[in-house]
Amino acid sequence: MPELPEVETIVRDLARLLPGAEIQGVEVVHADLVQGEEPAGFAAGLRGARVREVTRRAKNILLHLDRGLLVVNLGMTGRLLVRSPGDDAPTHLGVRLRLADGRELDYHDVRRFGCLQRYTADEWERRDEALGVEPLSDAFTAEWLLGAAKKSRVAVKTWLMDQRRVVGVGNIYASEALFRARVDPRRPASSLKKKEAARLVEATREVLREAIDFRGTTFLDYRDASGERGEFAGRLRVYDRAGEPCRTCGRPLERIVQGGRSTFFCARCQR
DNA sequence: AACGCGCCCTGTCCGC
DNA sequence: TGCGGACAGGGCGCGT
Repeated sequence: MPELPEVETIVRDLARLLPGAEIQGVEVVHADLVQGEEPAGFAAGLRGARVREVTRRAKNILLHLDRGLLVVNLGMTGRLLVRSPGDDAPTHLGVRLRLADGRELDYHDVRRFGCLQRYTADEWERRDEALGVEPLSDAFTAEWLLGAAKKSRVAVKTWLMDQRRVVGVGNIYASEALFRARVDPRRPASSLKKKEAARLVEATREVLREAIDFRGTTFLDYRDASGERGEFAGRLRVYDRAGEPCRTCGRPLERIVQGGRSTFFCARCQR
């Protein structure tokens, strides 16, 4: 999916476009995308609601309504698009919210790994508590990382992607952050020294910030709220570059599989 | 309790 | 050209 930078890009767009808009009609095309209740209840709960603000938590898009929240997770291939009359009709439409001003907020998702769910403020608070630290917040420090990883023998790359610990870092940015930090992705999380933890924290923040500046990475499917691609793909240093030369040392980059996901790294630069 | 794996689903690409 | 297998920004639930 969209990882933190892609979700943040969408959220910033929606925060500009949606506040004040009223949801007039709800069309659930794929019922399996709606979590927590039946489509009829979901539609009834949203009809007539007004969007107050749009924020991000982890890889979730939060639409704060005048009654409760609508939380959207894009999974691997989800898109949340603001469409005006006359815009191209979407393929793989999953859920359509018709706004009172004539626009539509359309959720599409080829693989349908994403989901939409309504929450009350209290329900969301409990869900929120189960999510880990925001990597762009002040709470994400080398000291915190050392303490949190102390007892974890899992590979640091897998550790970094676990949303109960650190949120927002997915398969692309985990490889990128570890490369920038010069840390071997196979190392047990508990084996990191203080300096390495500090480098990893800084590298993670840096790559996420840069990717936000470039409006995210379009690898295959990602699009922003207007349907545009992100521009960070060309800046990736290791992801999807197996066999190509390391931009630092020239050695061919490796691809391995960790937890069923591809990891890309330089066996010389990352120790 | 922590960890690894399989699964959800569709589309694309590659090798035979 | 056709077909099977691998793979694709995620996350959950299961077993051990």
